Amino acid sequence: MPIHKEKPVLDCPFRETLDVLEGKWKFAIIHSLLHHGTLRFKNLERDVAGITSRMLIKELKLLQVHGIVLRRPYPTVPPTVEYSLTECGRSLEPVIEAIQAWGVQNRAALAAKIN
Amino acid sequence: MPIHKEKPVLDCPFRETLDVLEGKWKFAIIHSLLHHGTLRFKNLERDVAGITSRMLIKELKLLQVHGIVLRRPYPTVPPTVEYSLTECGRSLEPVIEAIQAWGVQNRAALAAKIN
DNA sequence: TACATTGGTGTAACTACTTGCAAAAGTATA
DNA sequence: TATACTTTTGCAAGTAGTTACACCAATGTA
Repeated sequence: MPIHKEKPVLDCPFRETLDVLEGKWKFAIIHSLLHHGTLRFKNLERDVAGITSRMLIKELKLLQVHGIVLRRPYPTVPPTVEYSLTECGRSLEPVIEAIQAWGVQNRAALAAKIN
Repeated sequence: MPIHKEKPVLDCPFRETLDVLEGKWKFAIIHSLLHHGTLRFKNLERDVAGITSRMLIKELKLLQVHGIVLRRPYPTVPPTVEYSLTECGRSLEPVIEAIQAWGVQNRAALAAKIN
């Protein structure tokens, strides 16, 4: 039986936010949904360069649980599932914009240092 | 011989930024340095709740390489090493502030969903 | 004398993340 | 008939991230 490892209670809004947005893909997914509004699963997968369906599904589920992403399935064949941001998710726009702005401003510096 | 796995070239300022800030601790470290200005290693370790010296060192090294963090050692005993943000690092303030603001605004909602 | 202090490093272990591959179902197209 | 399409899951395997623990040096304090 695995030991239950509970997260230390931090009581810090900043760290709690990071816990929700943690991982390699969440910011990129939100960025894409913010830009496109609504996307079908496959289109989202194509838009988030490098992600696998496995990971995308997993991340989307977490984001749903946290009330950031909305999932709308339709009973078609083949299946159609649309993903979009909730009101709460859209309120992350300033965060995404700030990262984007920093990236654009420091693009040259970054390019020189990443290898 | 391990296969050399190169990062796919993305040519996207947003994703490049995420690559630099990736991981569990970088935002928290930057947040702390932004708030305190300059901190000795041990004080920084105490301020970033939950981090180990091992991880802190590793992350600080990466942040130095990317020109975000500045390291200033003094020849004392026991050693004194001060860490602070560079100009470039300080320009991440809008990002940190946006995350902080979102966290404060969504605190109640987060608390209800994280377990 | 015994112990605490600081900024790290090394080793070994462990957990978490991430990937690739195959598969399902019902319709549409070649 | 064969193959593609979409969304999602399961399994196995691999890689990356993270931790714990001990240790160093030289000084200050009890």
